[in-house]
Amino acid sequence: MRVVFMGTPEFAVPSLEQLIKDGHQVVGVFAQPDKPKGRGYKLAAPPVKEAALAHEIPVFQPAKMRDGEALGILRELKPEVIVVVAYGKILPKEILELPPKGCINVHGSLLPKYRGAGPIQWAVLNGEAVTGVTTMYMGEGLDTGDMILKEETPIGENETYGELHDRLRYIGAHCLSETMKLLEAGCAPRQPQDDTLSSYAPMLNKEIAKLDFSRPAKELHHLICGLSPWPVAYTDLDGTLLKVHRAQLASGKGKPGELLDKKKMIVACGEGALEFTEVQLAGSKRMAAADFLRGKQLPVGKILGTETAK
RNA sequence: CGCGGGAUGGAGCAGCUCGGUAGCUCGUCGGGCUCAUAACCCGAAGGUCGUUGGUUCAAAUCCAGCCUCCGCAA
Repeated sequence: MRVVFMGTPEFAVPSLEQLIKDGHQVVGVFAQPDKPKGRGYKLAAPPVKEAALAHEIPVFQPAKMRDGEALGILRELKPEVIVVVAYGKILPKEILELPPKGCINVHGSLLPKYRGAGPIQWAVLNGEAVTGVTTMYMGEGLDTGDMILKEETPIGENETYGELHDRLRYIGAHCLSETMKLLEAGCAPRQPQDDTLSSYAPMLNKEIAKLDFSRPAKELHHLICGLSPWPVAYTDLDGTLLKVHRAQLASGKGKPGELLDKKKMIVACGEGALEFTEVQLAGSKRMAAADFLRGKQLPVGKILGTETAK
């Protein structure tokens, strides 16, 4: 089919490449404008743009979708269908109604749960056992359109957001591939979402990333998994920022934040204890907790998170 | 020129302020001891101290450039 693809981050790349692989005619790709990133504020191109350029597909990066310019471009491209994957912009009604076969979206959750920008993170943060991807026809509301296909996958015990994200983007690509077949054959299902079962997954902010050891270990474990590799749960060690990339549940009792072992980073929580397995001190790189302890001997009984590090 | 920290045997760190013998906690290898352990004891191997140049009798240490890793910020 003749298709225009809209997407920005890494998550969308496999879907774009799947469309190309499946022989669809991708006549244009929309991505968010390049933005200054990283140390030194260098301008960085979004991953989808890189991928599109590698396949010599024209890339468009309008700052606004509502000023008519994007609509003009799309009229010329004449797509039968527009595929949107993590584009990061709201499409106006005129664009949604432009392609004859509609606009479809790949979303990183089992809708109607976790509508919004952070579905994968929130599924992990809430300790869900199962999540997945959903394809849908785009409506005017946020991730409220009629559903086409779903694919489920279990979330591992210690699986991080990053790992789940990497798996889900390929599952998403596969689900999209199947959806496109149905769409092309004209027999794609259309199942409305049950709004009473819906939930909203907003983008993460850093405020939830601070570890509060008075909370149960289980909750903190979900927090650590859900926030890795970004923004990463943190606490402090003698006033220095200490990020916790990975952890697992452990046994032990003590005051919240107290270290319980000399050879492992086992920290007492409000309920149960947590063993940090991969940490990172400000300015240093991330490393296994065992490595960290070789150069930094921490006395048993030391309390973490007492000072306010930022 | 957004702010800042780091690079030292296989790993993680100290030493640099006040230049001159390479240190610590581990790992590895050999030996010993123990019913036993991430146990303990003895011994050994292994480092152009990121790179280039400068200052000096002498640079891991002082100075300048470069490469690279990272925290904040966005």
